[in-house]
Amino acid sequence: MAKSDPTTPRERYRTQVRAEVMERAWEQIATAGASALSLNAIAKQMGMSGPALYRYFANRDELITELVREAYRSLADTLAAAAADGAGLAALARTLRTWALADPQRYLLVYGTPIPGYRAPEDTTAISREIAGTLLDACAAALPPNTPATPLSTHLAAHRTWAATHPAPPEALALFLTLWTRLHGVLSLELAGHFTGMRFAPETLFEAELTALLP
Amino acid sequence: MAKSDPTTPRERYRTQVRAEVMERAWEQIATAGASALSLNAIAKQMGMSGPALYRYFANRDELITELVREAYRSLADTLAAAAADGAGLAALARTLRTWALADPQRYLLVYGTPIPGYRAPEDTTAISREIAGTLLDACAAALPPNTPATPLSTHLAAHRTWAATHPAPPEALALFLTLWTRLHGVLSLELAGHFTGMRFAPETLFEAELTALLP
DNA sequence: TCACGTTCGTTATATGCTCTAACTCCATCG
DNA sequence: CGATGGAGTTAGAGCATATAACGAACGTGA
Repeated sequence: MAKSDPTTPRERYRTQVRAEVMERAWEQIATAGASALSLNAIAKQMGMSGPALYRYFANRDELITELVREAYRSLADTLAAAAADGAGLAALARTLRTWALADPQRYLLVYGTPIPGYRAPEDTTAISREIAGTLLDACAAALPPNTPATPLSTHLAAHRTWAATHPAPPEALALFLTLWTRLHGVLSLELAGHFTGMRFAPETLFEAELTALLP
Repeated sequence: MAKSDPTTPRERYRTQVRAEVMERAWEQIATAGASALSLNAIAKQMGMSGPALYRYFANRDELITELVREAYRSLADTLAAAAADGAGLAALARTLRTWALADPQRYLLVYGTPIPGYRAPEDTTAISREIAGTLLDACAAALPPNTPATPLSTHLAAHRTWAATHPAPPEALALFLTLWTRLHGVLSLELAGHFTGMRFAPETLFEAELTALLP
């Protein structure tokens, strides 16, 4: 894309190596999960010796943080692109599902079981808010007029610091939270393999949740 | 409870050591997550040297499997006890939430991100079906008469091998799946800390999901 | 053109983990 | 009472993260 940055050759080499490391890391994560990610194995795959990678990532956690950041960024961009294409709330939801199924471990890296004690850096929460913003816009647009207040929406009207800057009404916040948690419920159980024993199509359940929420 | 089994003293000692190992394992998991569980650290805590524990567990995976089994067993018993006390579907759902909040890592060990390649042993899936059975009973009982068929319920009518032995109608199966995924959606995001930034009460969302599903 | 300093990659090392092997010791059982 | 088998030990292989110290390559500036 940007072919001539004012960067030195060394910097460009550096970012390229970092990119290759992350690429291999994604492969490892896709096949063995995030907990099995090994800097050493990546280095050997790249023909380098183990400690060399510590020039590029301070430690294993920083690499994982970078992967989380990339995953968040990818999801935020995917949803934003769909929204820019005029996708409504249902289309955004299906975009989310497609994104999750394309790389289950990437979804689980972001929304799965966290490592206790791991503190997400500030900018990833910013991207998370960006994702929520895109969905919130669609929720506000999809909200039928004269939607009645519910206990949840009145509670959120009093606790909306997380959406303080967003002009959506409390009922849209309630719709967003409900949609988010329901989609995540289906997706996470599906990706975790908890449906594999029972031979039904998770997509049917996903669509049922959509039509239940967006009549 | 059963104070005089026809077991040898050696066997009783063995089961007692196993129990203590698992107790320490739960402590470790609660504070550092399942991926940080260390047989070595447990052995040192118990005043033994590392390899001693391999007399009691073939390997780390077997210990984790045993923990998963115990967690499943605990949940199944808790729900069964509540159901035996006459708890309806809403009460069972709240029982599930209480159980999950009592030990978040225990819930996530069972329903969180799985380790790719890990194959759950047969009897844990049996307990899982037992849990589903308890909830299915309550779903069948809570189902309003003349509940209309939906695309989901008709799909499940044709794909109900997982509930082949259960007499619940397809609409009850649909209710079960919907309830399960919605509750899991709220619980898993709450336990994973994805709500901590936004200062609202997850319980309100949980209750909203309950009233939306059980009018 | 050439010397200098930054950066990169190496090996060596400390530490911790899982897990196997070989050995000792003691309780239990016939 | 003695043989057996289970329990615990240390030693060690193999792999991981991570640091330290060293050598080589590279780009820059005189």
